Amino acid sequence: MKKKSVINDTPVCQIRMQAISDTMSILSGKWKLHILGTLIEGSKLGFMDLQREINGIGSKMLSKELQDLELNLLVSRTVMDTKPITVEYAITEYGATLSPLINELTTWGIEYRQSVHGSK
Amino acid sequence: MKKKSVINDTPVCQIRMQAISDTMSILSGKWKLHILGTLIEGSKLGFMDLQREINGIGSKMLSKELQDLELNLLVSRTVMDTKPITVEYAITEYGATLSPLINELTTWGIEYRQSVHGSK
DNA sequence: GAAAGTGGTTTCCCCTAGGAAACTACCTTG
DNA sequence: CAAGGTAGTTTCCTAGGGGAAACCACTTTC
Repeated sequence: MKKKSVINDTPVCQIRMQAISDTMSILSGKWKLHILGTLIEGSKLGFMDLQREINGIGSKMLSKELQDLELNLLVSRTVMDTKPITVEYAITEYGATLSPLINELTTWGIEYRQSVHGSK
Repeated sequence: MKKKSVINDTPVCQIRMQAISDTMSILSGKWKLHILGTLIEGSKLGFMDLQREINGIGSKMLSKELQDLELNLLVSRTVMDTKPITVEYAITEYGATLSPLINELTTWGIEYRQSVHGSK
């Protein structure tokens, strides 16, 4: 008789696992959280502004990640009717719901640094 | 005159960005959060137990991810002196500090599902 | 002594995430 | 008309993440 899954073999856990995968998939990649974090801090930034704010990102990646985030309604893209045409990227209301998550991520990371540093 | 970073060019933001990178790097990969989540739910599981609980993971990945997590002191590995030698994996006290983060991840993912489903 | 269970390691192979750099296109300023 | 700013796209390349399957070692059970 084969053993089977015990803990995760309940609808509740399946849903929770699914949810984790969903969230991670939406936030996947090296840059999405940095972009979101930056847009949460300083609302309304142009493409070049973002590239300047986020150290190390190339235009290809920035462009691609912004498209992903826009598709998921986390970021809005507005083309402005200015003389040299500019684009305004901003966090959406929905994107802002990620704030608590990003804060958890941040505080845990800071405490991790301290614990590693402190134990040496 | 070149423009420079405005928002992220403060020590506080540098540290926050760093922290996000740290956390994401520790939790990177397809399986780590599933492993941690499973171990938080059902403390003390054997290798095969874990593989049964986590749908789709192969032994290579499970082994590698567990080593990573052990290195970061999030998971403990104890070889038991039983007749067929068994190994007990468990969440450490430190690993348990990830609970709030994992919960945020989960609830956000669940609400995401609902919002996508509800808007159609 | 073959099967099945413990806990993994090793090999092979594929795909994609991501970087560098060049290029497009349009507008303004010197 | 060149330089520099806007906002990207395209191409080329490679390190690595991750899957499938075989393999190892050791023990108990049938």
